Amino acid sequence: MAVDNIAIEELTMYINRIERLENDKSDIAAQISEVYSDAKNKGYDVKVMKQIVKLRKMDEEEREEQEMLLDTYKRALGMVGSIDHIE
Amino acid sequence: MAVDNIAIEELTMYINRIERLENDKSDIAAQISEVYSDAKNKGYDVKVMKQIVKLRKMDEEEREEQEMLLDTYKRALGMVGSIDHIE
Amino acid sequence: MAVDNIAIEELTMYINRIERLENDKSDIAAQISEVYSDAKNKGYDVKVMKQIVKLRKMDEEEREEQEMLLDTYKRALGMVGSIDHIE
Amino acid sequence: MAVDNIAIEELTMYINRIERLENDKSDIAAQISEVYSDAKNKGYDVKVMKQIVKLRKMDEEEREEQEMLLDTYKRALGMVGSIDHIE
DNA sequence: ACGTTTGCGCTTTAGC
DNA sequence: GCTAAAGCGCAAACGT
Repeated sequence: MAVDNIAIEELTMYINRIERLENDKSDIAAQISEVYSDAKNKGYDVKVMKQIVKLRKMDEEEREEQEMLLDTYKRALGMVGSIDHIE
Repeated sequence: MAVDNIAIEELTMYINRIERLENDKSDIAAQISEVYSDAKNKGYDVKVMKQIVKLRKMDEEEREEQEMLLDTYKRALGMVGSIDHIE
Repeated sequence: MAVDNIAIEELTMYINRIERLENDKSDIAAQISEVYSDAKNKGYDVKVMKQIVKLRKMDEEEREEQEMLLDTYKRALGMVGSIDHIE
Repeated sequence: MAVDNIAIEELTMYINRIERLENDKSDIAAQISEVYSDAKNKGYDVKVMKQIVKLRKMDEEEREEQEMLLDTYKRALGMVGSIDHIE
C-alpha cells in the first residue's frame, strides 16, 4: 500500500517531468517556425533555407563521424590523445 | 554589393539562430529519452508511460478543440463573447 | 526468362490493383467534398462541420486508446484477459 | 423550433454520411497497405513500387492535361468534337 | 543484428 | 497567395 503510493508518486513525477520537457520542446519548435516566418516576410525562400540547414547538419554529422573514426584508429594504435586514463 | 552583403549577413543570422534552436530541441529530446531510461531502470513500463503521456495530451487537445468549436458556434450565431473590440 | 515473365506479370497485377484502389480512394474523397459543398449550399458552416467530424473521430480514437492502455496494464501485471491461446 | 429540429436532423444526416465515407476511405487505405504487404512478403521492394505508382500517376495527369489543352485549343478554333451542346 | 512498428517532419493539397 | 491541415515518407526506437 505504502509502496504503491510511493510508486504512484514517483511515476507521477516522471510523467510530469516528461510533460514539462515536451512543452519546452514544443515551445522551441514554435520559435523555429517563427524564425522561418520572419525570414519569409523578409523575402527569403523557406524551402531553400530548410535545405541549407539539412545539408549543414549532414556535413556536421559526417565531420563528427570522421572524428570518431579517427579517434578509434588512434586508440587502436595507442596514439591516445585523451587524458582520461593516466596510468 | 553592399546590399548583397547585408542580405548574406542577415541570412546567416537566420540560419545560425535556427541551428541554435535545433540544437536546443535535440537536447530536450535527449533529456526526455533520459527520463524514460531512468524510469525503465526503476522498473516502470516505458510503453505504458508513453501511452499515458499521449492520452493526457489528447485530452488537452480535445478540450482546446471543444473550446474552439464553441467559439466558432458563437461567432456563427453572432453571439460574440469577446469584449475586446468596444469602440 | 519464364520466371522473370511470371514476376513481371505478378508485379503488374500488384500495381494495377493498387492503382484501382487509389482511384476508389480518390472517388470517395470527391464524394466527401461533394457532401460538404451540398451542406454549404444549404447554408451550413463547413468549418463547424469539419470540427464536429474531427472531434467525434478524436473521441473514438481516445476510447480505443483507453482500451489499449487498460490492456497494456493488464499484460504488464500478468492479468491476461485473453483466452485466445489455451493450448 | 420545428425548423431547428429539421436543421439538426439534416445536419446529422450530413455528418453521418461524411463519417460513412471517411470510413470507406480508411478501409481502402488499409487495403492498399495490405497489397503492399503482400508484395513485400513475395520479395518485392515496396519503396520502388510506390515510386512506380507515383510516376505512372504523374504520367497520367500529364496526359490528361495535354488532352485538356488540346480540347481547349479545339474549342477556341471551333473544332468542337463534343456533342454536348447541340443548339 | 534485423525487422517491425511507431512517432516525427515534410510535402502537398484544400480553403479563405 | 497565404495559411492551415491532411497524407506521405523517413528514421529512430523497440522487441525478437
